[in-house]
Amino acid sequence: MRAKIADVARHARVGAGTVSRVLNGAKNVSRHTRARVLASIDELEYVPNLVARGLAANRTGIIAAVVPALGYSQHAEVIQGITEFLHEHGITLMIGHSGYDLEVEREIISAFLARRPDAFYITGVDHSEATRRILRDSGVPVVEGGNLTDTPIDCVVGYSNFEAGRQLTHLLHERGHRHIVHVNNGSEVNDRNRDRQRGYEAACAELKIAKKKRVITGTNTLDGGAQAVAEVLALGRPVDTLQCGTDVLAVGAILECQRRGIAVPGQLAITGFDDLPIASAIVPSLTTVKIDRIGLGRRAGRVLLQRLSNEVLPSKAIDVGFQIVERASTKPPTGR
Amino acid sequence: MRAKIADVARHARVGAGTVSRVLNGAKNVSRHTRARVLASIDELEYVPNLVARGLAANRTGIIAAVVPALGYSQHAEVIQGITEFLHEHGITLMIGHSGYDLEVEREIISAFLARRPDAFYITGVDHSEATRRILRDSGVPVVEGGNLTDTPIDCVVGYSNFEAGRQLTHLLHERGHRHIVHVNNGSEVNDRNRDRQRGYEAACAELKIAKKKRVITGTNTLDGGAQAVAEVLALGRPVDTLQCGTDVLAVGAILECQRRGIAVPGQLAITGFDDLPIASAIVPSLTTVKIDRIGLGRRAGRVLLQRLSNEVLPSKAIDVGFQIVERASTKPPTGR
DNA sequence: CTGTTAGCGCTTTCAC
DNA sequence: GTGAAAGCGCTAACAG
Repeated sequence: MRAKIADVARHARVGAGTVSRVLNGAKNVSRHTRARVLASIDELEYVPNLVARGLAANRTGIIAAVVPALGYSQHAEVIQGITEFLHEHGITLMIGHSGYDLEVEREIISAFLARRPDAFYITGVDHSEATRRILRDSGVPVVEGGNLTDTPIDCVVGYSNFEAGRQLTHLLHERGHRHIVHVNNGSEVNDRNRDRQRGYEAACAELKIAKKKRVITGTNTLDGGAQAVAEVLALGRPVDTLQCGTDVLAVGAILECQRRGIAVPGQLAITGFDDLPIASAIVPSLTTVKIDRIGLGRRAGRVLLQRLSNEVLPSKAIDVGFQIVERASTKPPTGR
Repeated sequence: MRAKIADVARHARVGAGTVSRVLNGAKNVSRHTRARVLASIDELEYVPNLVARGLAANRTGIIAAVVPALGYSQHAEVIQGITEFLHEHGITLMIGHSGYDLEVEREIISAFLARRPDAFYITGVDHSEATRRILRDSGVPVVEGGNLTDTPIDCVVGYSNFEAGRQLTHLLHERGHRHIVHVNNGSEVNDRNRDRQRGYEAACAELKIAKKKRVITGTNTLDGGAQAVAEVLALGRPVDTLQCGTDVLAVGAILECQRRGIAVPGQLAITGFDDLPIASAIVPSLTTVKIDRIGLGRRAGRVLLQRLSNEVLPSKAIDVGFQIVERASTKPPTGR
């Protein structure tokens, strides 16, 4: 049988409360007593039962995280950043994935709530009204992540997908591209991709370019990117640039161009989003938008911790920014 | 204040025990009583506190998972498979990552133990002696995953990395390749990669081929793969095939060959391991070993569940197999 | 079938 | 500074 706090108390000839105080680093314990207790803990190989502590203290030391999917490294990296940071503070992560389905998301959050997490991390800023209500009613701190919004449930750590999309389009325009088509991943609609597209559309409006069909919807796979190339070719009008909503689509498009003998960027420039490792390695290297996801995760972890200790946040929204990385896939179109 | 079980009991005019029985689906509750209790639960919007249940029942409904890193989709997919399966059974996953460090792994496991998980999932079959002891002493079921071993801590769900490496080398030999160099990822040594290499070495011995330096060590990145190509070129002796320990290395090698104008597979055949999406999309498409990771995860989930309910396992080791996928990157060497 | 009761192992007043 | 005792919300034995 595992040692419990009463065993330690008896062994150290103190009360259970004192052991608890030592465990939790309370100040009002004499040096001497503390030493005796610590020695007993050591000798009995006592490990506190965090479940019992959670019940008694009404604080579990667990944070719940909900992501759309773990298979995509973007989300996995954010989670990695969060756990890295929180582990140092004795907090554990409970994890679930929604498969990009807001209804499933709500279900998971409800289920998690029964486990009394101290806080929530949720990917994205779009959630069902029911989700928002449940979360608000629970009174648990919530950090949304990966995008920005003026109306967070509680607070948000992310970057502006809208601005990233918009600035990228402007950059392409500056570099001489005029016929830009945006490739969206329709199968997994989410606020991040939607905002990237809106940014593109805003830029188009500002620049007064491209009036015809400018958006193609594909699945967020390499094959989806390949199909986007086929679709663009079938449009029967000049297109010099494919602004893809993700690196996966962009890489798929580049590989398809390779197969079809279309020169990139000579005949078609291509951009992505995420800066996956492959983006800098592929030939031609891919112009894309880089986000420090692990950093975002660590930042979210810090905010989570601040919310736990009721610290006042300087702001409801923390912008971790993004960086446009210009590479070979968008060298100015040669020829005409 | 949230409703608690006593509130429900009062509201339904029954005892707390009865509510608990209804909650846990015990059979010995009359239809009528059950209905009344359910109605009260509904009306009071009662949600059981699983922390309290965990303490009382000595069963938390939480399973702890430890992976080396989440950023690599292989591990993330296994986790996804496990959670998918376990979520249907009301079990939640607690997650941590060790960064391929066995000492960190031990630390995490110790920390997790304090939260009284009902079981552990651990990546790999190599763990420190301390880890094995702690886990054994705790009496918690443990499922190791992603490889096979004769001496699991408790039980294991995986596939034979050794056999995969061995069979791949044999296949290459059958296809006419004679000068095969293995590229290992030395920076993140682990049992999976080690066994793949051993399989290759075993095959070489069986086939009596390649006596000189046959193994290159790189970091498991695209760049590592590129460097392996450079290293092989510098060897100054004929090498017709690069058998890479991971798809990441292999893709890096293919891209480097593209840059250097080395024909793949004409001058150099290349193989990978994992069958990432890029493997079938890259030009030339990559011969590799495919593992159904989500399936592995779901299988591990099932085993975890069986161990929880003290079901007798048919075997300590479950082999989910692998599949060699032959693609363009290993078409028989032309020319000489 | 159902109510009552005694814990699960810890934290947290409250006196001393 | 420290001990005693009352819960935290639930389950599980035990009567009835």
